[in-house]
Amino acid sequence: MAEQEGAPGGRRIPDATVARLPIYLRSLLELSPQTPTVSSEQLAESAGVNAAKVRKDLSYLGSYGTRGVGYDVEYLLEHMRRALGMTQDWPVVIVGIGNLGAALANYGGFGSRGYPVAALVDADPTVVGTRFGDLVVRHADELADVVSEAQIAIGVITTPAGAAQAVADALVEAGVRSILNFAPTVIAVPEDVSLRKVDLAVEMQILSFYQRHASTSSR
Amino acid sequence: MAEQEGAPGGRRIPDATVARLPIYLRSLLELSPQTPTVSSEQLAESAGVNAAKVRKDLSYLGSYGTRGVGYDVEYLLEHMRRALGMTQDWPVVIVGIGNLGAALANYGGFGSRGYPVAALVDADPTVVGTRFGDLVVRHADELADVVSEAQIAIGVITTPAGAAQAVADALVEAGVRSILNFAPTVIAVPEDVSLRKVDLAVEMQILSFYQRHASTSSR
DNA sequence: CGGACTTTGTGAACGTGTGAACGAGGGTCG
DNA sequence: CGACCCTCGTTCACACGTTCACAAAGTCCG
Repeated sequence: MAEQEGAPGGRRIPDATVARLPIYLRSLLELSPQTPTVSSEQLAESAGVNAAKVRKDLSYLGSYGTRGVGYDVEYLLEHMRRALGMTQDWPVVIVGIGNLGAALANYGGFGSRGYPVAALVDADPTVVGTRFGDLVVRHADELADVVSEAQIAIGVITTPAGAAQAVADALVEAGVRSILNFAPTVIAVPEDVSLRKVDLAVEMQILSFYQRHASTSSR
Repeated sequence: MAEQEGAPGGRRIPDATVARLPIYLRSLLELSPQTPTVSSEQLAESAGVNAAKVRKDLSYLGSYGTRGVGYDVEYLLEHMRRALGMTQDWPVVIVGIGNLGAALANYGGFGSRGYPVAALVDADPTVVGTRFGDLVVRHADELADVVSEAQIAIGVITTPAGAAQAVADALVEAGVRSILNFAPTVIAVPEDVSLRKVDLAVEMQILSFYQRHASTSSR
């Protein structure tokens, strides 16, 4: 059990905090050139959370605030970027070039933010060879080669549900340790691989649950 | 403060449980015609969670299991569908027909699952009028009309970040009480509106955080 | 230079979610 | 018909996350 040890702060950063850091980062970027400092109150407002939570979250990164003043925006940005690993690029492979995969491949926003789409893969021979920008879709059989050639760090699965587990296995086998799954199915990965999922059908069903049981509950 | 009161069970269903119900539902559908009954152990395996958690979650819906045997798949499916509000359709409007919005509009999977895409809206005059299947993109100014005409229950926001809050406000104003936000920004809605978000950039950053601090932590 | 004011950082209380353990209920088989 | 076995449903203890409240630490102004 190694230590996580993010920054000068030292202690382990809770999952819930990690999930909020990118939100803070975005808020900071929005007010970056204008304001030199920001208070936990302002950040909380902009990120839609409680101010105490902001302070506690930031304290895990180390103490970069000045009492009576707030946080130095640039300094905080710098450390937050480092904590989130945004000082380097993380090349991404998209596996499954259907509707969604193609949309993600065309979406330019990733590359500019440190997650360049470096490879596209599909199992369908009629799709293999298609161009997207300056990428050509490669065949799924070549996945391992593609991963090592393009130095892939993150695998994005946009295949149908049936293929997802096999793709995940292949990605893990090829050495990918971070996976983002859009396929509507549960996939299993080894302990040391990070897996996040985005499941539209599930989100819809959660929404309709709350709408049906309309009451106080939100979220 | 009204009661949620889902089913015969009666007590309030925790958020964490609600978020897992769709997963169970999917697992059940997979083994539906073949197996008449399923144990909490099997369901847990298939949904990737702990068996005790499955039993506790299902007990919130009421007690549909038979000790010594397991759960009757069809019976459980029936009640779960009812709890999730899947006995009726929930028409969806997609606001913002860019890369992602168009991909979702083309994706057929929603309609067949009770969430028909009933309207498309965009603010760009060059996009308004475009056809997707038998839908024509309407102008954002007509949002309120579109919502009432098509009986919209759920709003999906796929606009750029800058427009998201205004769109959310308009949706709420038009009476939509469930919103799924894909725009990379935090949006605020009244208490009685359900809001879920899907944020690709955030997911990526969470993955790179864990990859950078590689250790035991997964997720 | 001192006192008032602001805002951080954290300790403590609370609530929610998780996982193990176990009793109770029901089926099954001799 | 009785004993055994299986699996649910619930209870309990604990880990995690959130929020409050306040002392500590720094700035600003007279």
